Amino acid sequence: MAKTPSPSPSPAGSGSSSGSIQVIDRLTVLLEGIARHRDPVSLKVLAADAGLHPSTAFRILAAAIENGLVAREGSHYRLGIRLLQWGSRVASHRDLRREARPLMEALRDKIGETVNLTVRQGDEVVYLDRALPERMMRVEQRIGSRAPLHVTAVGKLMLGEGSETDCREYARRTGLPGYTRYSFTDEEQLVQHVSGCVRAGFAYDDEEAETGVGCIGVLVHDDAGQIVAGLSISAPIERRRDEWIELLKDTARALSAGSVTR
Amino acid sequence: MAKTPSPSPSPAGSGSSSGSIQVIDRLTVLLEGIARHRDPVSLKVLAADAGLHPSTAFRILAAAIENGLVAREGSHYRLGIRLLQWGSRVASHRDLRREARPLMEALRDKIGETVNLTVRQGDEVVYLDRALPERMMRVEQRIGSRAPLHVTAVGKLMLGEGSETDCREYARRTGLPGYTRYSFTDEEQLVQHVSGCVRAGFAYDDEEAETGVGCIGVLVHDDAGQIVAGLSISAPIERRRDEWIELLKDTARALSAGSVTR
DNA sequence: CGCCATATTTCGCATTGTGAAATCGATTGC
DNA sequence: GCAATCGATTTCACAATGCGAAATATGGCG
Repeated sequence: MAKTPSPSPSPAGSGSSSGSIQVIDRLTVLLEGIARHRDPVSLKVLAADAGLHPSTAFRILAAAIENGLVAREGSHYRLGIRLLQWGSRVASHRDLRREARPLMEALRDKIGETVNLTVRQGDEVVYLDRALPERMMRVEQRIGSRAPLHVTAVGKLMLGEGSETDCREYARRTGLPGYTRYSFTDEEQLVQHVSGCVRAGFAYDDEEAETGVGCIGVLVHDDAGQIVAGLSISAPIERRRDEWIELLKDTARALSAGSVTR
Repeated sequence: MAKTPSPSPSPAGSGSSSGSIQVIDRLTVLLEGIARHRDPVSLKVLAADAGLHPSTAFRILAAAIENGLVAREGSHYRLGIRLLQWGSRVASHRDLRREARPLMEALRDKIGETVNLTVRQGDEVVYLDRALPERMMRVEQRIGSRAPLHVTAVGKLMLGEGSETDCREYARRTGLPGYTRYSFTDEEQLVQHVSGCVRAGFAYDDEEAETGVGCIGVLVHDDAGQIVAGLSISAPIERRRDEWIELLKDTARALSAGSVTR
């Protein structure tokens, strides 16, 4: 080992993420690469995307296939069915989703718009589940996808429930990137706005994440008062109604009540 | 290399699957181990389950955590949120699920029982999606879970649509394990029964997978006549009604009609 | 306060995964 | 129909990578 006079070939180009086991990092990058594309992807593209030698990518994918993490269609790769199983087993929040589902569907049927269930994960909200209405135009988030706190209704409430310092730190840390011309990008304004939302007990998202989309969000607490999740309605902004606020609050209350403390 | 007087430590206990990359196999076994348990699991248990040395399991889990595949709660491990994302992105069948969802919900509302969407995967059916009724007692399959073909209504139809030889080979290959006292365990009887199901255009499952549970299953075909999926109703056996057969067939037809060929 | 049971870290070793290059196979153009 | 081309697989020699025994931290309990 003392040898290695060779110009340490390891770091490669991409730099990529710091992980402790090379193969697992690479596997993750590959899976991520497959997930990014809508349709099955060729080896060539995957290898290039991941910054790997084709033969290396091939070997790793072959191993992934044997384990059901990846499947192939001809010579194109797609995510394997085993991920479906694991995805539905992600244990945390499992009971939450179970509890929430019927309530969300009931609300959706009442108002005819998309209802989302989210949780905080670092500086983002993650979409845990949703109930979609059957109409041509609707707002649809992919389960598992993420969005920054400051451009979502629920996220702003989560920011507001922490201390003002936390909120300011979030602002510094992320630089408050703007997504539309309505996004908050100024720390002072955000802090102000956010505390108003908390006082009101709900938050709007006025086209802050995507132009044309308006949301209403509320928080779900457990018995101890801790934030458990967020519940929101997303709709084309011109269809949004203030009557929904109370319905949404009711749903959140029902969910809070029934929630297992865990 | 000539050394290693130790009794070739590689194959470990579990035997498990033969894969091409050791770490990936092990990672899979570990994830599977976490998924099997309802609650977060300790390192000790995981390592033992997977037949790995604790330090090895620890290292692999640490790498998995860095990549978001696993999360920890104290010193217990659970599946990471990234799996949620991937799970919802499993591309194959995505359009199918999307198409099927509203039809399944409509059927569920009409009959008040669980409606399942399944696809074949080797010698098993995999539960892709389901619509659950809101009642105390209901049948519930986890999304992504699997069951052998010969103990499910849809599975028997899938067996029947192949050649008789295929069915017999399946019987030999699997040995037709029995799950309840009603399961088919005899090759001859199965072949017989299965072809009857196909002729009828639907199949019952009379407590063959689980005592007390009865199902009705039909197949969904595409324009080319290929099997795309299976649709079934699962209910406590004494609540099952034959009127559902036509409703189920209607739903399958609607799904077949609307289905994108690929 | 000290004991036991887990979790985590260290470290030398050889097994494992690596990637360049060679082969295979299918498609395209001539 | 044949060569040329491009991508997917396989081979192979090498050393970097991941391995696991043992040592060390941590922490829960009597």
